[in-house]
Amino acid sequence: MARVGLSGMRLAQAGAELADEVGFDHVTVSALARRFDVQVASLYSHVRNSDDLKTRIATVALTELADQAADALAGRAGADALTAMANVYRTYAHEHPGRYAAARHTPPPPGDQPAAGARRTPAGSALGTEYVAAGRRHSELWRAVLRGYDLGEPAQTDAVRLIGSVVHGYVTLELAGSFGYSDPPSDSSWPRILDALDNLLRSWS
Amino acid sequence: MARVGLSGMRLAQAGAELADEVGFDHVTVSALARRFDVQVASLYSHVRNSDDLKTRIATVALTELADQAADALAGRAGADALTAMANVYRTYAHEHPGRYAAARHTPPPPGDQPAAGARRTPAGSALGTEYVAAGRRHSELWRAVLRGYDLGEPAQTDAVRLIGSVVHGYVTLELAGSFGYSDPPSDSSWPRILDALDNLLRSWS
DNA sequence: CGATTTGCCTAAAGGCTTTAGGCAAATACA
DNA sequence: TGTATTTGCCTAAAGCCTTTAGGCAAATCG
Repeated sequence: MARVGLSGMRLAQAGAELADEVGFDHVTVSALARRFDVQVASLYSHVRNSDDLKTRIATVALTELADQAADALAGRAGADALTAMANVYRTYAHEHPGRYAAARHTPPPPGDQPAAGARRTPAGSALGTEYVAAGRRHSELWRAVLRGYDLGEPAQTDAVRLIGSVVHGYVTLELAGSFGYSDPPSDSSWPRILDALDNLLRSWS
Repeated sequence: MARVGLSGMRLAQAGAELADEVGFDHVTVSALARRFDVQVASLYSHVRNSDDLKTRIATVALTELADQAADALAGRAGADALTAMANVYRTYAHEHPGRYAAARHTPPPPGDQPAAGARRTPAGSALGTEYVAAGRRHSELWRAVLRGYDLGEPAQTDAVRLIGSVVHGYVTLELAGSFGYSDPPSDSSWPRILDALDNLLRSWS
């Protein structure tokens, strides 16, 4: 009975890969166990339950995405920064649809998660925290982009929400195939929309 | 053994209600059978499988939403029409989160659905079609809104995609609680964003 | 009123989740 | 290096969901 070397971290990582292959909502504790060639119950020493696993995968995705965004933003400002950051999201979603879907997975309120009282329960106490922290990083990065547009409050918050909505909405609809029924291809609308968004931000009253 | 009077239509309707109560991805054939106080297997005479049920619910939601949007659009134009239509979406999503989530459920490609060869299989052949038709209605309605802004092609398609992305993205993020971490409340960003969008459309180059 | 349709039922197989309890590999420590 | 503790992975088992097969009786149609 050799040990495979499981851990919360490895499971989240492997779960992210699995998500990209079969789709996020086909990610299951069983499927992941199969992938490690291990009994299902073994995973429950590292992961609290199915939703915990999904939240971990979400955190992995959100963190990766923030890392890439931070890289892309280095040395850029204004429209340049805006399109770079937006493209990071879109490209990531296209290359890792499962992970991107995972990033949208909101963990249930703490009350719904069973308390960590069992014999050997995985850490996870800081899990929701970690997820929230990754989310906060994203909005900080968007705020950094907006620094190039000179907006006060509450305009800046409004703008962050607008850009976030556009990028998230576009990518989601595009991935769902909603843009496939009309011409031109969605590839060509995207840069024009970013351009329009840049104009809008520059003249935000 | 009295008959309850099931049908694909009633199941979709009841499924929509159930979705609003327990969340779309907790909608299950079993839960629906329970609600009708009927054996689970009975539902399979009216619904091909779990995903078929979900697609039917999605179609109900998409159709309701299009109906409401069409009503709201009557007699309105320009910014007035834009905010009215956008508000229909947002209000619907807030009042019927389960249905709204359902509307985002993309049915799998026809090949994945088992063929209708069994003894007594529910109709459903026109199901994906009905879903697509409802989707098309939505984009037609958005195009009607844009008639007030005098855009040519491909600008009009770009604009439809932009507005759709903003509305869908905003509502999704708002419902997921993503806007709950910063001030001001998302209620107050919404009208300002619609206003900005109106400006953008009026000056679309 | 008899024949046909069809709504709902019982039975059964298979998959995913989760808990309980146990053995042995890994690690820590004397 | 030998012993003690931790802990990784296992077997067993219960519960819920999905889906198919086949059957009886209520509804409907001539």
